[in-house]
Amino acid sequence: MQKKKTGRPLSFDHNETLLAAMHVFWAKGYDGASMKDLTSAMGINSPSLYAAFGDKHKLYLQAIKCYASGDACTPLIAFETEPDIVKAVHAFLMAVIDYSTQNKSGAKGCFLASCVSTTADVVEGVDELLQQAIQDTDARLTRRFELEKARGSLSSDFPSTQRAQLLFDIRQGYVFRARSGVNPETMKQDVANRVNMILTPTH
Amino acid sequence: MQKKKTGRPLSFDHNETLLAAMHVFWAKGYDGASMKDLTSAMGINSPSLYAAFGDKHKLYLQAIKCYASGDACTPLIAFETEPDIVKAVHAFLMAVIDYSTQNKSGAKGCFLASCVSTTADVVEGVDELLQQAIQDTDARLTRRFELEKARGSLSSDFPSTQRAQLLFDIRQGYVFRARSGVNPETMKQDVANRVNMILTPTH
DNA sequence: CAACTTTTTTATCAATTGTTACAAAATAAA
DNA sequence: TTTATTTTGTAACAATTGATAAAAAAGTTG
Repeated sequence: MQKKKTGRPLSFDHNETLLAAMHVFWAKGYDGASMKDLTSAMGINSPSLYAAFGDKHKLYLQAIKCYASGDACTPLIAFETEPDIVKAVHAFLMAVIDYSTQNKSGAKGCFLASCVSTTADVVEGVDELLQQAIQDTDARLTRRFELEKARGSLSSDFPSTQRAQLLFDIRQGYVFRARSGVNPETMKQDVANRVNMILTPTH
Repeated sequence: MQKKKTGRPLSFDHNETLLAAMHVFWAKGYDGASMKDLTSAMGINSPSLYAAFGDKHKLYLQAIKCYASGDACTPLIAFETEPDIVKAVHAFLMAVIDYSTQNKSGAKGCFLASCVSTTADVVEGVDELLQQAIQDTDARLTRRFELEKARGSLSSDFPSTQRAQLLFDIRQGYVFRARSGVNPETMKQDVANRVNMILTPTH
């Protein structure tokens, strides 16, 4: 543990600037985001950045952790909030499309899929964080399905894990299309079909 | 048209070096790939590169076109080659997994998904090429389904376009997982289930 | 062989990269 | 207010970036 000494307090919020940094990475990629881009978006100077986050690499890893652990990915929350399971899956996919096409930050796609994954082989420590994030998301989706099975709204032989992973993978497809600039309305057309497919028992 | 004058011929193959460049972009990303990385991988010096491809940006666009128009994406070929439609879909997904985890170039994921998509917003002209590639792939998958309908191996009300896009999106999920380092065997476990799901008529 | 054309090599360019000293400024505690 | 402590802003660092100029080398054509 580090001792806290007295002195001048920080003039900026740690999490707030970290999120600002994440959005820059999201939009421009790890290598594409220069320290100048980052500092100006965060509203601080380089020395402050280095004092607070270490260096660019560490800042990046912290941004990933912040995104993965927090509620930065709103579609999951929509999924877990909606009581009806059919509507929940529907809401999840619709939120994914909105989230990856009309994000307020201006960045398209998804931070993990459209930025972090690119650096998995290149930037040290990223692959582990990414795998953890995938595993966590799969688990959150699975948990909800299991809950519905216990509740009786899904048949007892419903393959929760398989369908959770399928749902997640379909998500990646939307995110990929969104990043490339595909119209959101176009993507929303067959959401209902896919919801049906995901929730239908095997035959 | 340009006049061809006599003189010393090129000491390297255009397409070969272009593919080498693509693999570097694939592995390191657009900004992450330095000209040094590129020239050494292509086996030529910078002036030769600039004479043959223009500059880094143009080289990148050419690499994308080369990948999209050519047969660089082997899973699609596996899909179109296999006569039996069930086996074809199966082969496609298996090939995607192998392709994105054990590529001979060493790069994981997929060039379009793990590199190009990241630069869609940033690098001029990429978004159009990417959308075209998606559209083309969707079309190729759809065409095969339509062919099978005409042949009678798929029911006449089979939603070819929807299922083609679904197949493509599932592909993105695998590619994303592959890039993050997920074990290929793990991914192959539920391929059969997904094949079944893709080919099953609506209910 | 000789003349011409193009490619390759070597070396270097200005600009930008990530990063950091240093001093001025600002707050907290005494 | 004074003192201590930390954060700022300015400026600059070495290294690397993408991109060329000019000379040397190599092949084609007559």
